[in-house]
Amino acid sequence: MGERLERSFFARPALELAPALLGMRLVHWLENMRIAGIITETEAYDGEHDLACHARAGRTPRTEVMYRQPGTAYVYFTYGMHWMFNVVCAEEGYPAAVLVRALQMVDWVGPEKPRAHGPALLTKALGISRPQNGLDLCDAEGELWLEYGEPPDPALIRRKPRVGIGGVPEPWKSLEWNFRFDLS
DNA sequence: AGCACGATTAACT
DNA sequence: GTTAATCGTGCTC
Repeated sequence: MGERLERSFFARPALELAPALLGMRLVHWLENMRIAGIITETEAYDGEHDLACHARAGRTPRTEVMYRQPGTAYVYFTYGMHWMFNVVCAEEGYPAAVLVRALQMVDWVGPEKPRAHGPALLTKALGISRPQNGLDLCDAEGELWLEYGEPPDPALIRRKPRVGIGGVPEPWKSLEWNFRFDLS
């Protein structure tokens, strides 16, 4: 039911992977049911020098996952109640990741189509939380993966500064590392 | 050991 | 536009 993205797809800088993930599908196989959505918004976080990136603190118990091989899931908890899903990218040993911020749901469980237009809503809709942190998205037998989808027309991709990082200094605060497009 | 704050959201005024 | 909810993490003492 769709071809999984291979590790080579993720083995590139966050700034390249973030727009490339638009239109791809994020899939979670949960209790024999498929939950999936088309990625419509992403954000790049790149290295220890990027003061908006968690890796600015260096290698810690939380950020250790970001140093793993590309195609690893980095899932973290914030605001005392929300989970965020990221795809680790670039080369192993270099901490970079793409935050997936919004999906257009295509497969779900139950009568109501869940909302996934926000990073915390997305993880809630797909049932992603602590147990998925560190999973290999390229494991052919894995429960969580990405699939090829239809990329948007590049002219429809909008760039903006990253969301929710108001406290960080320039230039990081204003770099347009957020990518999104509107699905009709 | 204690503290400030966060890659957010929903419910207010 | 403003604010409460809620707790893990990293930093300071």
